[in-house]
Amino acid sequence: MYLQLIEQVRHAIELGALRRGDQLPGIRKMAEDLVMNPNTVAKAYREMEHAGLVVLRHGAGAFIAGDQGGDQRNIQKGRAVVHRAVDALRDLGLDDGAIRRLFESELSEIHEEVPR
Amino acid sequence: MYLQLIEQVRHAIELGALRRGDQLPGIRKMAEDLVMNPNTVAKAYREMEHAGLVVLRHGAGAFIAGDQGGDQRNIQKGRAVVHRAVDALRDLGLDDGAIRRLFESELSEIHEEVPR
Amino acid sequence: MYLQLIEQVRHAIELGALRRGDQLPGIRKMAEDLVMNPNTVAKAYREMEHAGLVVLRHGAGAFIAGDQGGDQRNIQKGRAVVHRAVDALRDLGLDDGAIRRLFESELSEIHEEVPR
Amino acid sequence: MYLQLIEQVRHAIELGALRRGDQLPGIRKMAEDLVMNPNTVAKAYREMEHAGLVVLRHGAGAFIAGDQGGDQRNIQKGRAVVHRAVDALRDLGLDDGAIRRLFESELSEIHEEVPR
DNA sequence: GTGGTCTAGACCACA
DNA sequence: GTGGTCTAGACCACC
Repeated sequence: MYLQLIEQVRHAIELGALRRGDQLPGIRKMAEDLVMNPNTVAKAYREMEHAGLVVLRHGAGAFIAGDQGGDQRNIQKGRAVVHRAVDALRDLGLDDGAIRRLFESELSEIHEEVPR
Repeated sequence: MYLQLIEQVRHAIELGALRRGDQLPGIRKMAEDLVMNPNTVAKAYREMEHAGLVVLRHGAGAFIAGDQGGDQRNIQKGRAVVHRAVDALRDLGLDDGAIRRLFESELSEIHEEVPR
Repeated sequence: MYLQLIEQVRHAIELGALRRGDQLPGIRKMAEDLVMNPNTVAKAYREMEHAGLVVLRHGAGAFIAGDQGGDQRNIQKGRAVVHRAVDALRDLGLDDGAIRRLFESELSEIHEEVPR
Repeated sequence: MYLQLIEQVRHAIELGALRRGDQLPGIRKMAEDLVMNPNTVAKAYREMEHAGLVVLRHGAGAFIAGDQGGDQRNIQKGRAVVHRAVDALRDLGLDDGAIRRLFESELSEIHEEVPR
């Protein structure tokens, strides 16, 4: 669960929805919103700080630290690509489980360029 | 990890790589091939039997039970769609983490058809 | 408390009492020995892994990973220096609190070379 | 942090830098000087009064109460001992962390005189 | 109010 | 039996 939270924040940063300096909701509020235990959120925050995604200021709150959101344009383009692909897959009658399996299998493939 | 194994088998069935009646490798062999603990494989087999994917015949082995792989043609089409999409995403410079995040975010979206 | 535990392990590695590959007591055993909560020990172990001091192998245990114990001879010499200094301080009638204060004050001093 | 402040005052008294009757800076000024929150300073003052180090006179300020700084000569000698020891340790290439660990380990040792 | 640590005890994945 | 995660609730330091 704490990994999911981290991924969501990372995603939001990539999309530009969260920017450097933005304040995250406090641990307790976040925990309440996501219906999880504050300690779990705290662990996610700690790991995000460790990863340099976020800065935790004692008594003040949690703030986005990231500079790395440089490819936002490509991310937006990627979003469109993904949207079209998923639409097409759903039109083929595939459910979310099948779609996920197709993607995971594609991503875990060893993709070697065919030498000529 | 046992969940990943289940997903792989489910995927292989969808692709037609595994068909009704095919025999799965024994627990020990599978465990050795995938470098995991036999207990973990055993748990996956148990869950797959519970899900009706597989029939465990005591002393004989594990056999594919499924009939549900009906959309194999569409699955194959989907595979091509996914392959093209992932290629495009990698060309945009996105790493696997970012691609996964885009897909998960797309799949978990509430997709409402705009009524007209 | 988890910081103290980390310092102790670090110290033991420096002294050569713990070497690369040595297995640490399990989380629960350590917690029992030190009369603390297993979660606290777990946090210390996690941080030590993060710091590269230790490798945690799921289901197997915690193992010393460090290569950095190169200055062991100097550490041993330092141990002697410290021992003599503390002896002298105690002979002066100073208690542990006063000794600690003297050291902390010395360590936190800005030590600039006097330019000539 | 408030504990550190207390230790510093105690140390200053031992060194003779602060004597009976001397007035401490006000809470706000102290807080500003040390870049900490006034509440934290206030707590330190309260604890110091509780420990008999200081007398808080309402509306007038905080004054050193202590008589206990009797061993000032020995403290000064100890200061020299510590200075030489730390110099030697730094020459051995040990960083502050390692030095601290050596001292703490020495101080927490059970020091039994060998009876003859 | 914020983050940070500690306790207590549960369940899971893995060997 | 190991480490890993989650829950629940306490107290502290700091703003």
